[in-house]
Amino acid sequence: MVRMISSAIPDFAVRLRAAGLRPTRQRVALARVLFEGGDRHVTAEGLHAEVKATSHRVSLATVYNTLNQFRDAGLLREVVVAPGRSYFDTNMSHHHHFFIETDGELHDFPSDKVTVAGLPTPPKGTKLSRVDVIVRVRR
Amino acid sequence: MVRMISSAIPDFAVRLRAAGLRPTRQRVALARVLFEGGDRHVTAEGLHAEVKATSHRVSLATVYNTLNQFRDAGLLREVVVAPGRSYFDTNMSHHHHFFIETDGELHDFPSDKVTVAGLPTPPKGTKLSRVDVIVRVRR
DNA sequence: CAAGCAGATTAGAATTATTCTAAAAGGTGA
DNA sequence: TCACCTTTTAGAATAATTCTAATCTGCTTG
Repeated sequence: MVRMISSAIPDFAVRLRAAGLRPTRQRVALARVLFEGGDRHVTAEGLHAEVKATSHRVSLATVYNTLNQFRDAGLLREVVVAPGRSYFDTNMSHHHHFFIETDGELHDFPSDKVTVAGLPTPPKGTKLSRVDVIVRVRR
Repeated sequence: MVRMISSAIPDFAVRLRAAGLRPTRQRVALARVLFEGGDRHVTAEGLHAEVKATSHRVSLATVYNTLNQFRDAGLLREVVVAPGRSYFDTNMSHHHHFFIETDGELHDFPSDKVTVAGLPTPPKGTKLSRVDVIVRVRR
């Protein structure tokens, strides 16, 4: 019998290897939580709690290591909007953020319609890395 | 003899009282470092080192307390651009930031010329707090 | 498909930034 | 000056993150 390979089921091992990362059990478990389903924002603690709920044992240190590796590999983007904690965003397309200061929630919004005009030129000897627009709101 | 009161010498005690803060020795010493001279960006540790260099003894805890109080009183603005540490900006006019990621330096740029158009409306039940534009560059 | 090795994981200690605590000191109105 | 309430302080505590050193595991090779 021929086995059906559904392209609808994302193969995280392949995806990790493509990013130059060995597909270990914990990295695959974390990738599953992060990348199946839509775009998300996680903190290290939050992701750790979530992966534990899937009955995979992953240490908090590994969650931190993995988040940093995923970010370095271009699978995640780190977002710093509040003192003390980092958020990691699975949406790698060009976009900006709403930050609800009163409850620490972060939401994407597409940059399609957003225009930032009149920015000064970067200081000499520097090259542009990216432009972040953070819309801070309160409840 | 009539004493001359020069308006060119900023009276930090008065300024603090106007902001609802008692002008204690350490608050005045910190205000002097922060507000005499042009706009600046400081971290708690950096400010602590600077004030010690003026031969005033101010504990690190007081530096933290004071930065938070000054921020709450509208004398400073907190800027969060990098994980782990907060910057405090003495420039309270409307402006944005360059952040030189490679060496952690922060620079203002005026928002006169900058236009941010096409922002989506804030989520229901929230009101706009402010819009930050951070231009990240690397050496 | 066993062996070996480089890379990954882990628990717990360490580090860093910041806040808290409780006691001592200081600013201020009467 | 006194009394009172606020501030300051040293050091302990907390929170987020990184480090360490030992153990484990993918993966390549024979």
